[in-house]
Amino acid sequence: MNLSKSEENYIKSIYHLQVLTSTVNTNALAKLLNTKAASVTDMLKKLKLKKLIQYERYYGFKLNEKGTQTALSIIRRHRLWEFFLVAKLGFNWDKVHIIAEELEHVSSLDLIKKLDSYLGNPKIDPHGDPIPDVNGKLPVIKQINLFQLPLKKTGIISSVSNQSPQMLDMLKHYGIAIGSQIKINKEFDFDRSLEIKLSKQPACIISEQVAKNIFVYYD
Amino acid sequence: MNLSKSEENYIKSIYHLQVLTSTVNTNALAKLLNTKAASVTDMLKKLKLKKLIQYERYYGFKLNEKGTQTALSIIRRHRLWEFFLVAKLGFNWDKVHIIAEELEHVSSLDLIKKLDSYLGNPKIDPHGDPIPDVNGKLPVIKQINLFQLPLKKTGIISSVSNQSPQMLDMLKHYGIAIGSQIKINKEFDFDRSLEIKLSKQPACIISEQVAKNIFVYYD
DNA sequence: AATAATTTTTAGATTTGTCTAAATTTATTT
DNA sequence: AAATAAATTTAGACAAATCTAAAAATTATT
Repeated sequence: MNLSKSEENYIKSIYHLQVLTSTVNTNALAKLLNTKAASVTDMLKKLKLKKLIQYERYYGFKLNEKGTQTALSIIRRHRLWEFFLVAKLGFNWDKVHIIAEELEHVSSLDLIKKLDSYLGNPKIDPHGDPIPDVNGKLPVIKQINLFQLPLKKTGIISSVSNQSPQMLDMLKHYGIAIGSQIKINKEFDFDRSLEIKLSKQPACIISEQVAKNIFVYYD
Repeated sequence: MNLSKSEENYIKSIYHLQVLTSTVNTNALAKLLNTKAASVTDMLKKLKLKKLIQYERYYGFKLNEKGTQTALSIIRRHRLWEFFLVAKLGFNWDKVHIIAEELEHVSSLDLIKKLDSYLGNPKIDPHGDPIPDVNGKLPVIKQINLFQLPLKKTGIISSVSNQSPQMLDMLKHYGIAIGSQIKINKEFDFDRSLEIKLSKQPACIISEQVAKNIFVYYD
């Protein structure tokens, strides 16, 4: 199926809303897409005609199987490009979204297949979000506490449970960010502090209080 | 200046025609863009309004300075992406054009800057065409016939003048591709055949007929 | 130089995606 | 349950990019 950039953006946005609310409403989608409710209604008719959504007027709407697979393939492209921009071109993870919004609409299957293997079939994008595979399956990724990460094994920081300004300040100081690769060099039994190593940074030591709030992906 | 994909394609195509004919005519552009003459006229009015072309109706048209710089920046993006697709993703050079046609319209300056340095600031794309620099300057690259390449000196294959299937088949067999490094080990006076050496391949001998169609960059 | 052929442009439609303003349906209050 | 509010849809318009068919300008030919 050949979709326009606009159709792809609608599909993708419906998907993101659907994760939260199961059935989506017009105003929410309009707000997310920065457009007007009337425009949304117009597009919904078209997407229904293309059999990508379930839609009964005034009753809300949701992606059907075909629509969901379409959304996942767009999200796959988006997240692979984000990974590329950070891992290969050296962008900061907070700058890549806008560019990936454009790149995601280049729809060559061969391109994405080759990009994926060039990047080493990554499972997680720089924001810590999972990358759907070729078949539109979201990888199930174990999320564990930093203390559960085996010594010398690489994990990817997925989330931080304490988001206080003090904590964020400290994380920034250490260079700890979502998506960063992290390894534990040593655990000190005395106070349970950890010597950690982040890529492109010297090893450093963090306290138990900090470490227990950090979660990582590890398989 | 913010240009649509369509406007960019027109600018780029005018540039390519202009190299050959200096002043461009409507039908030629329509043919190249796979569209109708009437559509071209419509767009010409718009491009004139945006001060990208010189255009007097019925009298032909050409890019002005601003238009030329715009064209060169689009071509720069196109050729950098082609280089990326071949050098990093492992595409064959004859498959990358269509994909680069899409990627070239992603216009982030920062993206292209970083892509360029990631690729090592290449001067020549996989088809042997020069890549304009950040300032829209085309690098001057000497292109010589394989016979003019001094013995034991490395050249980079820039183009092949005979593109017949038979020739392409033979080139493929020898592993001769645009962008490959090539050295001449010996020229046999008897039939002017050449023993050549390509990187990652054993030396082999090619006939005069093949050699005279091969051009290389050498400085 | 008149006519024919070609090229280019205009006029008017069409498609896609958007909008405003008004109408309709559904949800919430009193 | 009537009135009010909110959400959604329709109707009609608009801009961008295209098209067909016809008109206008230029070029080539006899």
